[in-house]
Amino acid sequence: MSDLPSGEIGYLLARAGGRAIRNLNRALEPFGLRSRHYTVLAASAAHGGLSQRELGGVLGVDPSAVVALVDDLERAGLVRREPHPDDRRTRLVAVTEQGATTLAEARELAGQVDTELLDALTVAERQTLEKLLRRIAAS
Amino acid sequence: MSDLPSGEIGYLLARAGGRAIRNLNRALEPFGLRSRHYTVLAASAAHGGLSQRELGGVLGVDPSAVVALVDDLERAGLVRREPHPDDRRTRLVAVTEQGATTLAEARELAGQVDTELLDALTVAERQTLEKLLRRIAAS
DNA sequence: TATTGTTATACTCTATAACTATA
DNA sequence: TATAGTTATAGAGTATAACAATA
Repeated sequence: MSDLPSGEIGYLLARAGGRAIRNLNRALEPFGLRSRHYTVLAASAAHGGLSQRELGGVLGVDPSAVVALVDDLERAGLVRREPHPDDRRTRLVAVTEQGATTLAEARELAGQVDTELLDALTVAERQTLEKLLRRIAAS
Repeated sequence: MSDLPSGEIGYLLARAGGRAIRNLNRALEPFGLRSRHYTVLAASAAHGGLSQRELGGVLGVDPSAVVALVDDLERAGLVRREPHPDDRRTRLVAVTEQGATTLAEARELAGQVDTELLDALTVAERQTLEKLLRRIAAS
């Protein structure tokens, strides 16, 4: 039926996912950011003051990688590292005003990139896809 | 509703795809192969004698990477590089008997890995997912 | 001139181990 | 003892440019 190997869905997921992040990376180039910066920025804004460890957990990114990503974002003035009130080891990542502005613009682009990627699907199908992917992610 | 950034479907695709290939890599470890070797082997078997350039095209892998993957597979005795009858530049990748045997075993594992990954979905939902992913891939 | 395979190279991503300061 | 952040490092994946042989 197909010329793809067994384990086909995994293969299709990997290819589509790869395309998605490449497209997003290209779209974010004007900001000097890559897709992982965007996810860190977005998660920080959504949760409001996560520790770096928590960020890594939420995003599935290794803590050592989070350090570098937050370094970049902080250097760009998009986030600040703030002390944790009770634990002097942990540092909370807070989005700056500039970070919020940039995030809004980047979010717009990310939405467009997704729309392009899913061009072949109807809106209902995109919702179905998202629902199925969330179920996989949760398992 | 969710704490994931816009561009969410792309993000979900990338995460699920990453999990899929990591799982497959782990499953293929006993063979000394990684997921990309598996896809090259499977595509070579399915099409029967593709050139390396064609393999790269079908799989979305850079030609220079195909060289290294075929090197590995050839060293392991799973494929042979054969001359193209009409064009002395191109080399056709043929699966050996041992390669076919290994492929069958690996395909079994790949199927199991997919099944595990999609554990949370019904069979009908998996088919829906596959159909949607193929539509994306084709676009 | 263009194309196939190849080599070299560089950059990103991922993962691990080890260190520090705190808990 | 254990945990958060950090640094260093190594391996895999991805991408580009350049070259030789051939078309």
